[in-house]
Amino acid sequence: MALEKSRRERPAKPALTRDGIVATAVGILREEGLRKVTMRRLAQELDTGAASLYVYVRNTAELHAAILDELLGTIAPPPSRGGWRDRLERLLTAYTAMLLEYPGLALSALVARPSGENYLGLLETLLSLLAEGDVPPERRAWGVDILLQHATAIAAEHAGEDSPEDWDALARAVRDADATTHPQVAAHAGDLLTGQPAQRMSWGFQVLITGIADTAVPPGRNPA
Amino acid sequence: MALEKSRRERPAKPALTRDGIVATAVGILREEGLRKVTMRRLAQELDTGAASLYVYVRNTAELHAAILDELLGTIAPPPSRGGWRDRLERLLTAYTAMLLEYPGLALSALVARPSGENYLGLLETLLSLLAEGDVPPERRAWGVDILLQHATAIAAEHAGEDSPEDWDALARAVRDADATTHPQVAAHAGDLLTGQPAQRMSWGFQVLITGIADTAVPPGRNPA
DNA sequence: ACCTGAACACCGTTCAAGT
DNA sequence: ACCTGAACACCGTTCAAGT
Repeated sequence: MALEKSRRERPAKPALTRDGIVATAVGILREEGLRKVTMRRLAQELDTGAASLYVYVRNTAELHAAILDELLGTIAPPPSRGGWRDRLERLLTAYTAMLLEYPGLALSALVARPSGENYLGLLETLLSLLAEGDVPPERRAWGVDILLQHATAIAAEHAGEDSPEDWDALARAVRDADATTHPQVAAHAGDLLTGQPAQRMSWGFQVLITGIADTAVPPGRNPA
Repeated sequence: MALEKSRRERPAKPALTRDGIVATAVGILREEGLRKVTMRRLAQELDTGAASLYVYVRNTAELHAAILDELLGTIAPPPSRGGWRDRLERLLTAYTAMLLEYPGLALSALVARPSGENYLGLLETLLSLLAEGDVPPERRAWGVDILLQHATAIAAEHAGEDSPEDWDALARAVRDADATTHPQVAAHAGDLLTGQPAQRMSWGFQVLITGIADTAVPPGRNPA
């Protein structure tokens, strides 16, 4: 009887597995945001105690990295036609767009890089595109690092957007900048504050791609 | 008598001010790191209750932004001799080095930009340097944004370095990458993982500066 | 080996009540 | 207006004890 009652309340408590934990975490993320993806909340969802999760996950940072790798698997691969620069920009845009859906995640990605299968696949694709563009080999690895870091930082910047008081404060400070003490800020106030986010993002990727293609890496980097 | 006793225990409780709060916060930051700079800990240091701080500071994010602006004042100005690229790179390096002393702060800077006097001064100097380099005006504002974001992201990446398990995991994943499924990752494993941090940082700034100088912004950005 | 409850050591923020 | 104590609603992580 007790059994029947518990059957009706919950669809049979599934065994804990790392994959199940991560999948449940992604679910909470999608519905309630990263802030709610806590060990305690997750345990509650899985009908267990928070302590039990530590058998499968080292800590919160590792959990977040696992979530990110999971979501990396949802990024559409870049089109196979078109120039390498364009395809590279599209892939980076897709990566950024995914992170922008869950901005807190970008902060985690900056601090604790994922290392799962999907992340490795993303590295592979990025390196291939740079190779296709005849970017010298030494610049590809460092270039991928910069590209991903930039894309991640763009998304991370939106992590605090629930309460944009600080951006308002910056906008006010820039607008009210004294043209005598801060002539450059005053002169550029318009461009500092405006611009379609998509245009700025696109320009940023182009800046990086051009810079990577045109800037030599210092010699003797890898003494071993 | 009670008065004398309290005199001996504490050097007269100073009146609360916003500046005093921020100064005390910087002190805790320097001695114990950003994680200890909490409203409660700060209140304890100031011999009051956490609730009292909310008269002077909107929330924790704003407090962190104020701390950062304070520290921005400690960055040495760039040398007045030398090429603009070199001076620009030095200033950005100094900014990054400061953030690297308190890596958690870089994360805050990414999310909640400061808007104080020192931040405005930094913007002013960066814009001037780009102007000196004859970077077209429209690219200066967006360029400064990218440069600061990149420098901040570099520092933010080190915020989790107390427990570098995730980096170890990434290093292992890259080293063990299957050369059949991930040929590019396998081929570039060395450069993906190595390189003097200072060299990578310098190269990154050069990439950005070159890219900014050589990449046109889209037309009609600012319809108003 | 896996799972648990309870405990430890904290958080940010709000609010009624005081001065 | 400023300050406070207490409360509300949470956290991550560890650990002894169970199975």
